[in-house]
Amino acid sequence: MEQNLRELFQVFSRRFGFLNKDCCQACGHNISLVQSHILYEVEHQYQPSIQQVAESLGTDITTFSRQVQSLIKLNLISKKPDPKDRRISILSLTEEGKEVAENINQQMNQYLDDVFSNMSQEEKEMVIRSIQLLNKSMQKTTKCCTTPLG
Amino acid sequence: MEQNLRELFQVFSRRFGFLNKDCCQACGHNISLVQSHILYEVEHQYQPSIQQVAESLGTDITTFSRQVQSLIKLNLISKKPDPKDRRISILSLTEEGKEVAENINQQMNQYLDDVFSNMSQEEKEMVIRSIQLLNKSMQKTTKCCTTPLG
DNA sequence: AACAATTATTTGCAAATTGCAAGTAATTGC
DNA sequence: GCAATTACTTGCAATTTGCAAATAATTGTT
Repeated sequence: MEQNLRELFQVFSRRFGFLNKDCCQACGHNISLVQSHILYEVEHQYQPSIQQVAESLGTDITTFSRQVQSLIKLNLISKKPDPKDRRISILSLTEEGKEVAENINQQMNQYLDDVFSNMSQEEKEMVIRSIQLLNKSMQKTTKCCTTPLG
Repeated sequence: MEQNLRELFQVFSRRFGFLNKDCCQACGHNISLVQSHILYEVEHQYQPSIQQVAESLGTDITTFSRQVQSLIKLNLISKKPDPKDRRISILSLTEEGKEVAENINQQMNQYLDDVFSNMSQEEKEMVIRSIQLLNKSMQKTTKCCTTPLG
């Protein structure tokens, strides 16, 4: 029972990574895993700048700048100057980008439902509470697990 | 409360990824995240072949072959032909590789302890049980989350 | 035993991804 | 009004990637 903590988490996050990879390939748009993460983050932040998203994802900003360019070419995200500070580019999903993100999201949730189908209702609730707890706890721990933006 | 399942997991795995990245940089050997994962996997499998580890990590085998080469140059892993089938190369950690892996492992566990320090003993136990449950459940779900080797 | 088929791994190459250094453009502070 | 800062972009040059093809060892077939 007293399994190494790290092992437990390592296995879990590896599996979740595979799921993520599968889903973004399955969505028909031939999106890379990195691109999928970008779409996710742009969708979930409020009027994010390039800098903000890059930091959230822990990517070098010059690399990220180019990733944004390629997603714009694919017509999945768009970039508009912030009217209040024209140095800043605000990112958003295009209609097509929203569709792709929604597609991925649905697949992920479907897979996750599948995973939870092996559990009782009580177990499922416990697991959800646990992940919520972990997220909160990791956010508190300033030493690690977060980027400057949290 | 009824947060999107995927969101919950996405945030968690992102955070865990940062932790992983931090740890392998902090270990003094300037190991990349990919290299850290390879060390972990080689250590945890029994006499793994190149093919096996590549599959576990979901990496293309040609790419992986080269990653192995660079880790051999760094004197962190070694490669010996399987006496029963000399096509197969069996991977193992060198003494130095073991040290690096142990170093990373300790750091990870230390960070994780830190995360758990924000919880009560009951909460901690619940979280551990939950992750164990998830791992089992993801393994059962053949549709996703695993490579051919599980 | 001979030789096609399979399996494990390695290279050639060309494309994609990365990050540092240096650049531009807009804003802030003194 | 001009130096300092901030947000972002480009020029490289190095690394990483994966497909196609090669090599080497083993297995199956006759």
